[in-house]
Amino acid sequence: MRTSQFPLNTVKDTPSDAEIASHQLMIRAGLIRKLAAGLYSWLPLGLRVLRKVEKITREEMEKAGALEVLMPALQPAELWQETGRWQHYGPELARLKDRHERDFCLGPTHEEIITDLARHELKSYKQLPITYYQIQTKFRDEIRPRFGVMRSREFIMKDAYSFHLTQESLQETYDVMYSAYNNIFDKLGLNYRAVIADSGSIGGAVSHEFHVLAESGEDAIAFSTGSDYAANVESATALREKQPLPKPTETREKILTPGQKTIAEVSAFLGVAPQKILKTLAIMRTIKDALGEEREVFWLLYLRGDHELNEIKARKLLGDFRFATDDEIESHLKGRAGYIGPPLPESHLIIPWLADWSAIEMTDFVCGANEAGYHFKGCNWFNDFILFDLENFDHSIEHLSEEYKKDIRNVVEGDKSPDGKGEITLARGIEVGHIFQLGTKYSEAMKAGIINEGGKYQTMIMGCYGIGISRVVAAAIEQNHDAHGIVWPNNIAPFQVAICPMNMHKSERLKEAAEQLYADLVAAGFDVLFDDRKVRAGFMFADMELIGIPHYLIVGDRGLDAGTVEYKDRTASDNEVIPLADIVEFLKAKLV
RNA sequence: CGGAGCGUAGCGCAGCUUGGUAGCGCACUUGUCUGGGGGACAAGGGGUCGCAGGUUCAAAUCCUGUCGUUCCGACCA
Repeated sequence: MRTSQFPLNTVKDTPSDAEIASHQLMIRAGLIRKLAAGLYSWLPLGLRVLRKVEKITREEMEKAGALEVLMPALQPAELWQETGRWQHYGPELARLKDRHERDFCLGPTHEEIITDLARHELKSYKQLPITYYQIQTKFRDEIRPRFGVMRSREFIMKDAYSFHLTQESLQETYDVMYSAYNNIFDKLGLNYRAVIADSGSIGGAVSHEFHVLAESGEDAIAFSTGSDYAANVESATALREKQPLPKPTETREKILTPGQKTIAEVSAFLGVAPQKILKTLAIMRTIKDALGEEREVFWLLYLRGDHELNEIKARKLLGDFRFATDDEIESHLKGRAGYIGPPLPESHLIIPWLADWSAIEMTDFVCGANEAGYHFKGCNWFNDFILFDLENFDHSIEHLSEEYKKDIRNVVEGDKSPDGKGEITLARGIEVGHIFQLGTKYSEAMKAGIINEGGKYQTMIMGCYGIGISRVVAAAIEQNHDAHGIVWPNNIAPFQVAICPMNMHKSERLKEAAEQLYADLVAAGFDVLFDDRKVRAGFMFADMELIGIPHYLIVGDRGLDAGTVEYKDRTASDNEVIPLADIVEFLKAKLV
């Protein structure tokens, strides 16, 4: 391709609404243009990248035995009503009516559609297992679209769905997909991690996310230094070591802590490490009473001061809850927000509670005194507070019912890996893929079954496997860029090689040499961008670096006298001089 | 949905406080010079100042409404 016929549309100014590097660079390099909030057009240069990501994905899906289909983006409400998601999905489902006032939505995902397809097309166990996939535009009416195509309202996704008779068969396909995903991200040339994930609202048991590692990632992921354990922080756990607890040595003492409300403030004020301060959270938990009526109950959660509550874990144990308001804290605990702690026996307050196990193992700790401006220090659970664990006759923390000590916190750097090998470290990741074992959630609701070997009707078991194609492009940039622009991995660069002739319009023999080089490289099968614009060298280099071409060749009169061209790697600071005759072989070696 | 900004040339912005001829940089067009890291000079084209209403002799500027958009929060494959 020649730049004279392939406008680069690069811009010098950074758009004011682009916060992260990939968004800024995608605009600056002329990959995308914004149409409206969360809606982007792909320019020719950007589309070349997108297509390469699609191509790699498609190749690996085919290798994994998946069959490509294409399902409508516009979907009838009836199918969504069958699974109940028409009601449950919330406002991010883009709903609309047709001219006959019938309800439709723009598909954010295609479980309903594929399940409908499968129940009509699959009749016999002999057709199973089977995996369908598509590369389709999805819609999600995000509350706040941002970061360019990273979180947009319309995006391109590869989604695959598998159908099975048995859990074993699902596991087999899941494993095939797991390795297909590894192959895809390997080929894309990205630094990524497969992590154990929470399966979220889609449902199902086993689930892995694939994250591209990048500082700006929206997700925190935890992985072990000593094993291949990796999990989203939402579901990462730490090893709970059984070790003898230190005996209490202090007695409770009330101390004045005016204006010190947060853990950080109390820690600094008293000169006590956050690990020695109890964090007490007050929530209103929604429960169903004996009559099946829903009501809210005041509840306390205890965490170590340096730990954060993991709401997903807590909700799994407690169901739905919200944080209590200051007024609710005062009325239930007779305490003041910012100074709350476990109630003393003499308060005669019976308040249900749950602690993170690490909080229960604290001794001689600091906590709020349930009185504005005061904390306690030297606290110990059984010495000072009512734990109302009636079965626990010897009143020891070790024998406290497990019901009270659960895992409800986020892991932190330095925690022991749950497999006992190594320690947890944290990194930021961009979720670009997610695979689930769905089970029968959709097939049951939609009566998608087949006749099994025994001649009996059986509901199919499903798996689903997604890759955010357009997000991958942004993630690749987020991970691979420098001060000059994008640094594309070889396999997804819009062009592999750029030819930059110096003052070509002034030298006929240079023009001939550059044209010949271009013809040779194209013939050798490279994606080549020939910069035949009449622009100055600096301008040309700046453009090539901004759009991230990984390899470029500088053709000048100087080198031509010696029969050479200069080669520059996008990431290298110096040029290499290569004999013109060797250049095809040289590049082949670089691009394998 | 709550809070806070911003809408002026294709892009980035100034002008608004204190009402009176529509401005700057980049980009674009033409020419001359220049020619290995976004070059210089000269000339030029391009605007319903988001939209509607109001105040005024006069509104980009003041007032009201409205639409769009961005950021923070809540929410979320």
